[in-house]
Amino acid sequence: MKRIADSTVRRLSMYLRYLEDLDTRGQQTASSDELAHLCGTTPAQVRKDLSFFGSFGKRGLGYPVHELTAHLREILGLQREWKVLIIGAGKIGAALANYRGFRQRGFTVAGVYDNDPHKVGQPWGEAIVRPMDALEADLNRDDAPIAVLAIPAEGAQAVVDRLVKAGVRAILNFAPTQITVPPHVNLKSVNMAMELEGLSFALTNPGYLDEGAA
Amino acid sequence: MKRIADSTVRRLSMYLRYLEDLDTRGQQTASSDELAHLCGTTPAQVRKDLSFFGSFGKRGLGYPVHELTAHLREILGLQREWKVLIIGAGKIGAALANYRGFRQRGFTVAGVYDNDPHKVGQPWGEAIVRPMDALEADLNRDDAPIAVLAIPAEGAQAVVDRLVKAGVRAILNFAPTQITVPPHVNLKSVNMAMELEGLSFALTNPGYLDEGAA
DNA sequence: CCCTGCTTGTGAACAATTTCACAAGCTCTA
DNA sequence: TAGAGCTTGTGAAATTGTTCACAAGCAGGG
Ligand SMILES: NC(=O)c1ccc[n+]([C@@H]2O[C@H](COP(=O)([O-])OP(=O)(O)OC[C@H]3O[C@@H](n4cnc5c(N)ncnc54)[C@H](O)[C@@H]3O)[C@@H](O)[C@H]2O)c1
Ligand SMILES: NC(=O)c1ccc[n+]([C@@H]2O[C@H](COP(=O)([O-])OP(=O)(O)OC[C@H]3O[C@@H](n4cnc5c(N)ncnc54)[C@H](O)[C@@H]3O)[C@@H](O)[C@H]2O)c1
Repeated sequence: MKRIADSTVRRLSMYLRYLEDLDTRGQQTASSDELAHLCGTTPAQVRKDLSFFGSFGKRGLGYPVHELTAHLREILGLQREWKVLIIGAGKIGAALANYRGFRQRGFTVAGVYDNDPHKVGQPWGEAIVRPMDALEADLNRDDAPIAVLAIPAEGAQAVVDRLVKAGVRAILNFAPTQITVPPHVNLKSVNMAMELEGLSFALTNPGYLDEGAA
Repeated sequence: MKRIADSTVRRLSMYLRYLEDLDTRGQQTASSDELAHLCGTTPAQVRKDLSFFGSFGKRGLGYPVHELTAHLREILGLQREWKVLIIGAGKIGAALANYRGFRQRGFTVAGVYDNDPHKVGQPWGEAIVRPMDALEADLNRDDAPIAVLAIPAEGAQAVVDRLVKAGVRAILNFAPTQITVPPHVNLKSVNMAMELEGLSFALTNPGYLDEGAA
């Protein structure tokens, strides 16, 4: 089984988004060229990405939109519902909990946790903020394999260790700090300050960069 | 002038974060090995990254923490203040506007814009929400070179075109859609649904991936 | 039924990035 | 001043990711 690059998975995700659009508009087929234009990549890249998982297209015609949508959903593991735990009932946590984009893709918020006694027990969107103490018991009862970490950097590693020990195998981290996890746990970090600093670098050193793409 | 990889810039940003920590703790020097461990990379990578910009270390000793911090700040363009415009006074916009991590690095929110008449004029953190109509005039008066886009995907490209026309040369986009800009404009997109889908893929296809790093 | 036009799937070439490996250089000690 | 012990800086090698180019294959028209 070949290793799939992270960049490939991100593109699959993007293909899916645009295929869903085309599908709801009733379009039957889409060529690699059309998909590439929609997603800001190249036709060869689209074909190569898809070819890792099978032959979904018809030569001369393109890819069947509806079928390919289903295939991509399966490849990405989106046929099922994923329960998501949000750790940290702060501003970022609040934005994420209400984010429509997650629910649309089958991610449902199974619980929100915080260690601030003033927040615990408060209603929070459709949920009620739960105490950190409840974490382990809740996980046994109803295991939520994806955790979103939205707490300050200081406590982040300790909470991650606890999540891992409790059986969580995927973590999306928003705290701006380096987190380490054992090899069987999947970790992704989003660091917004880093993105802004990338822009600062590009503006400051125009000579070092070529394109304005992203 | 050599092209600097995006991944290199991201790591520089991380080195800076940890060097600042070491500096406030009074540590004089740091070896590439120490930095690598802190940042989750390799010593060779640290040295190669830094070597693109000069020779900052002393053989046998390591890098002078305080000096290197200053160098990195300069390389990343962080000695100055960057004005940031937030477009979209919604949940994500609110979280970002109050994000301490931005101000710490010299990014200050110069204005928040929205097209919802109910939001325009309302106080919003320390600012007051301004109407989109005011954008062009405000930019002439006090040009803010970085814009953060926190509005729904539908209107995003149109607003970007308007920002570009008004002279904005760097955009951080949170709308989950493909945006195109002319070559002289720097665009970065953060797509959280894509990150979660990456985790879903990793959980679904454990055979395709090796490591749990990020 | 065959020919034309188009588009896929994919090995091979190419490009970018990371890792390796080691000479060069600094500091400290005797 | 010479030698030991570290650690940097950097070409070269290895690895990873992207682009090219074209044979193979399908559809529709004459
Ligand atoms: N606000 C943003 O735009 C933004 C952007 C990028 C990253 N971040 C990062 O996301 C994290 C959260 O940011 P925020 O703005 O939502 O902060 P916040 O202060 O609004 O919320 C943090 C919440 O986490 C809770 N908390 C703290 N320690 C905890 C622990 N050990 N266990 C459980 N809960 C704990 C606090 O009680 C609080 O409710 C921070 O690391 C921040 O750097 C924020
Ligand atoms: N909430 C999240 O966690 C989250 C996460 C990732 C991405 N996003 C994306 O960020 C964007 C904003 O999300 P949100 O949750 O803050 O939504 P929101 O509905 O809370 O806020 C959007 C704001 O943008 C304003 N707006 C809409 N169209 C506009 C236009 N043309 N010009 C100016 N203002 C306009 C609206 O009036 C509203 O105030 C969306 O594209 C969303 O998909 C949100």
